[in-house]
Amino acid sequence: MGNSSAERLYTGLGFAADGSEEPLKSDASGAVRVARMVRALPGATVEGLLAQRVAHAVRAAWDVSLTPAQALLRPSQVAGVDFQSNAAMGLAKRLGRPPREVAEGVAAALFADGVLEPPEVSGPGFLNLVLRPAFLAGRLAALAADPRLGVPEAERRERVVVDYSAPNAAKEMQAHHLRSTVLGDAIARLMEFLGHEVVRQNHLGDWGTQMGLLVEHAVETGGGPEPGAMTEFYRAARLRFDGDPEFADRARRRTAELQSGDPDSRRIWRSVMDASVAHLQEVYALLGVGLTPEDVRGESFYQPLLGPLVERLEAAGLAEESDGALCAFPAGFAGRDGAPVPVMLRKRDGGYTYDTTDLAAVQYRVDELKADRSYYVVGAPQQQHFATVFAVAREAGVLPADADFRQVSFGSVLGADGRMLKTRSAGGTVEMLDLLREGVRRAAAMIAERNAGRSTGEETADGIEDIARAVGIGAVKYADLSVDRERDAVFSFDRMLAMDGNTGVYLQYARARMGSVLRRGAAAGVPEGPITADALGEPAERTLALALLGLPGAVLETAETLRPHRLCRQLFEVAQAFSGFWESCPVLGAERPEVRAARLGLCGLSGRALELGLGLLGVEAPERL
RNA sequence: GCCCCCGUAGCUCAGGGGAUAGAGCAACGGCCUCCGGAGCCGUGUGCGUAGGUUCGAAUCCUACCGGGGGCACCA
Repeated sequence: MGNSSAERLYTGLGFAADGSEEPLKSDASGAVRVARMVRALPGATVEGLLAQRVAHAVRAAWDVSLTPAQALLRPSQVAGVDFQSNAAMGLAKRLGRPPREVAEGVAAALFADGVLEPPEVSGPGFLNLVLRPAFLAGRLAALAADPRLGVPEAERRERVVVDYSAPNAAKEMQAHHLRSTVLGDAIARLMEFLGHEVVRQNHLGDWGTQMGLLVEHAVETGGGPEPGAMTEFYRAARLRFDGDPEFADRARRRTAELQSGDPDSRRIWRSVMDASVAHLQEVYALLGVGLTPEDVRGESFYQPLLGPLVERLEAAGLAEESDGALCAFPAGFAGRDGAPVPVMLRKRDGGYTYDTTDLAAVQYRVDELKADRSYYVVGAPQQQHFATVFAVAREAGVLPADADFRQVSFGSVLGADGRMLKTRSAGGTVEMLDLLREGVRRAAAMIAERNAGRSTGEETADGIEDIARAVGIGAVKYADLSVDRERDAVFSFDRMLAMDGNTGVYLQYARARMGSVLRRGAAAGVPEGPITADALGEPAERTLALALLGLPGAVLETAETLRPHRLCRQLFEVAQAFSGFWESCPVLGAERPEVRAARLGLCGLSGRALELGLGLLGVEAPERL
C-alpha cells in the first residue's frame, strides 16, 4: 500500500493520487494540466482515464450516470484517431434523441484541454478522441520513470497456487506437457509481478502402474536408470512391458506392492523418482522454467490423505455406493444416457483414482497452502474432470465459495499434418529434450547465417551458444504463448523461428536493435533524453507511443483472463510500431539535439517494454543477437 | 444418446455487440540497399450454413453441417 505503481506514476509527476478530478484552471501551464489529468486517472491505463472522462461528460451533458465500462471506449481504427467512445448510440434511445446529437453534447462537455484535442463526432454517433502530444509525452515520461512501466500492483496480495507441467514421471515428457509448462510458468511470473504470492505445484504422475513398471524393470536389471539416461530407461522398460506378458504381470504385482507400502519397492521407487526428477530438472533448466524439485507434489504425496478425505466426504453425506465403488455425484452433470457423472472416491477394489487425488489436492491447497486461488494449467480434455471435482469439493465444503479455483485449459499442439504432435516414427513420441535441442540447433544456424553477412557491428563471438539457446527456446515458448490457449496450435519450427510476424525472434530482434541504438548513441555522446512532445510529431512516433501506453492494460487483461496471447499481441504491436518508427524517424541522424534525445528515449522505453513483457512470458531477451 | 471446445484470407493467427473485419507468411506490382534483416511501399481474397435478438452481429441466441474432445473403477 502507498506505493502501488499507479501512485508512483502520479507522484513521479509531483502529485498525490487521490483520484479526484477537479475542474481545471484555465491558466495552468501545460505541464501542470497534464499532471492533473494523469493524477485523476482511476487505473494506470489511458483507456481507463478516458473512459472516466467520457462518463463524467455524459453526466454533465445528459444527466445520465455511466460506469467507465459503459463509456464503451475502444481503440479506433480510423487513421489519425486514437480512441473512440461508442456510448452515444445506446444512450440515444434512452434519451429519445438522435445519436449524433447525444455525441455532440458529450463532446462539448468533455474536458478537452490538456488531454484531448477537441473531440469530433463521426458516423452514426462515434465520438472520436485524439490525445494531445503534451499529454502523450507526460504519460510516456511517467512510464519511463516507473520500473514497472505503469503496471499497477494488485490491491490485495493473494496466495496463488499455479499447478502446471505435471508430466507423468514414468514417461517421457510430451508436447502437451510443454504447453502446460510454458503457459503455467508465464502465469506464475505474471502473478508474481502483480505482487501475489505464488506457490508453484508440479502434480507429477508418480504413482500408477507406469511406475510399477519402472520399478520392476529397475529391480530386474539390478539398478535404476543411469544418470542422464532416463529416456533410454523408459523406453527399455516400456519395450519389455509391451513385449513380455510375464513381465507385465510382474510389473502389475509390483505396483500393488509399491502402493501397499512394501519397503523394498518403495526404496527403489524413490531412486527411480530421483532420476526422473533430475531428468525433469534438465528440461526445466533448458526451458528456463522456475519449477524446482521442492515444487513437486506428485500423486504419491496425497496417498496418506485419501482415506481421511473419503471419510470426510462420507460424513458430508456425499458418498454413495454404486456398482461396488464409492462415488459422489455432483449436481448438474449428465453423462451417457443422461446418467449422473460420478466422481469416483474409491474403486471397487479399494484403490483410488485421480478423482480422489485431485480432491485431496484441493483440500491440501485450501487447508495447508492457504490458497486464495488455484490455477490448474491442464489440457482441455480434462474439463469435465475438473468441473466435477471442483463441484464435489464445493458441495463438501472442502473448497470455500470465495476461493478461485479453476482449470486454465488449453488446446492441443498439432503437427503440420493437423494431428496431435506425437508421432515421429511408428508409435514413437517426440521427446521433449530432442525437440528443444532441435529448436536451439536451428536458431544457432540462423544466427550464424545472419551474422556472417554482417560487415560491421558489435557482435560478440562469445555467448553465441547462450544466444542460440535464448532464441531457440524463446521461439518454442513464444509459439505456445502467442496463440489463444483455448485453440489448438500448429507446431512449426520454420514459422516460430521466422524473423517476421508474431514470433519470439522478431521481438528479440527488435529489442536488440533498440539496445544497439542506445549503445551507439552513448558512444557518440548522445544520451537518452526525456521523452517530450518533440518526439511525438510524426505519425510513426505517435503509433509507437500508443503501443507503449497500451502495455499496462494488456498486462492487466492478461492477468484477468489468464491468456498470455493478449500480452504477446501487445508486444508485437510495440515491435511493429518500433519498426515503422525506425523506418521513418532517424534517431541519431535527427537534426535537432532535443529530437535525437527524445527519440533515443523512445528507443529506451521500447526496449524496456519488450524486456519486461518477454520476461513476464518467460522468454529471454538477449542484449544482442 | 448427452455434454464441452473449435470452424475468420491460399497458410498460420488476431478481433468476441459498433464505422469499409486486421497482422504475418505466401502471390503479384513498384522502390531501395540507409542507425543491425533479402529492407520499404502498394494490390487481391475471408467471418461453415440458415434463422432469430438488436438502431447495429464475425461477436449474443437457436438449429444444422464439419472437426476435435469427454461421458465409472487408467491418469
